[in-house]
Amino acid sequence: MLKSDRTRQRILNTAAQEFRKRGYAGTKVNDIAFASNMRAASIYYYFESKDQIFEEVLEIGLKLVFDAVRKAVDAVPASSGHRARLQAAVEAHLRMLHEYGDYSSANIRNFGQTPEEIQLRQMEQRNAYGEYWRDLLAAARDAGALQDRANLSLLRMFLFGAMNWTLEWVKPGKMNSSELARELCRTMFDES
Amino acid sequence: MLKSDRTRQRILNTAAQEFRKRGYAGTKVNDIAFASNMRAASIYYYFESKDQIFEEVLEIGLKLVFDAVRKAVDAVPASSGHRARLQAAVEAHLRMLHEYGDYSSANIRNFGQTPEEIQLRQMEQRNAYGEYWRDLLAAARDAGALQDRANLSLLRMFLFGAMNWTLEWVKPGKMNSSELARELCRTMFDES
DNA sequence: CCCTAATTCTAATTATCATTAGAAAAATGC
DNA sequence: GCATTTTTCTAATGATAATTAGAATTAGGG
Repeated sequence: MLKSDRTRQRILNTAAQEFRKRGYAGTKVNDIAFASNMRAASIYYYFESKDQIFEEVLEIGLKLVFDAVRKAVDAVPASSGHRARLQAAVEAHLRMLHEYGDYSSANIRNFGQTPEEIQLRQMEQRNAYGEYWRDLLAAARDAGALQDRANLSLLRMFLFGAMNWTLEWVKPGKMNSSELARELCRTMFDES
Repeated sequence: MLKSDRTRQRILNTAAQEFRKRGYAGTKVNDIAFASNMRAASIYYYFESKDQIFEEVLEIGLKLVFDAVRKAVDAVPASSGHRARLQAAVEAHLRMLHEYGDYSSANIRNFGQTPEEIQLRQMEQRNAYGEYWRDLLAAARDAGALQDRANLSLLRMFLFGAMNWTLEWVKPGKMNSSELARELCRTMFDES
């Protein structure tokens, strides 16, 4: 029962890579197959359709990040304060974004071009992640760790943009997520 | 000689819309045609290929923004200082991004999934735009308008990310570019 | 109105693609 | 080794797409 799971995972990995590089419609089942060392028909032993693969890649792309961020935040000692929690969250988000760059990028790049039906199913997770950050930032502000700002949700959107955009310019392997996180937090959170 | 130009423009507009919504490979010449009130074959009276349309859309998407930003910066009175120049640039970038959202978004969303040949031709403009901002920021820092930062090019990338990401969350028509620009500049440039 | 050039259309053509059917071949347990 | 299950393959099938050829239509100037 293990070989099968590993093959399935291998297909997902190469699929994520292809979706990142070529987009939803530009990725051919045949490409995924050959990059996974098999023929197109064999893919259908593991997945019902190209859409199913795509949706699973999207899902993984978000879940990996969300889980890691939650875990990183929970690992910050309570004594460290909200500013440290924020920075841990940013660091984890960035780290996962690049450690699983094909999944995250497949998600971020293609979400807006996904068939609506799939988009709707993904929305639940997306919103949950957004709310997680909203709460994180609100808690920080309420604790005085952020200078009072007119609009916290703007800050959150700017932050998402800055973080997600790193996928488009940071060279693969050149990622130093903690340094990047430190600098980004300094830019966006400190007005001392 | 005018009808023809207007039709060509109409095709480009609908093409930008389709490319934004469905991506490079997901956009069918037939879709562009019907959304432009014609049959697919007629498109080829105006363009040599789907690729040519796509490339032109990308080009327009960048040029509109670049030109507007340059113009906006040039219009800032010299007496206003570098901080005002920066904010004018941000405001113009955001304004064009949303005023011509289909073109900008087609560019930003699909660039990473564009055939390499096209990507390479676009790189020249892209790099020029990047350098324009690099100079703008460097001048501001040298003039003391930005607190000395470890890394100006990080700041620039964070800024691009925050600005470009607005295309993914600002509701169409709900854009208030000057307010958004003010808030973004406050977040990223002020450490007073 | 007529001639010419500009514009758009219908009908191929040729390729590519997702998916299925069903046969081969590997692996597993006995 | 053999029987069974799992995995992969070859070979269709049926759709859909980009592009072309060439005919039909439209528009403007005389």
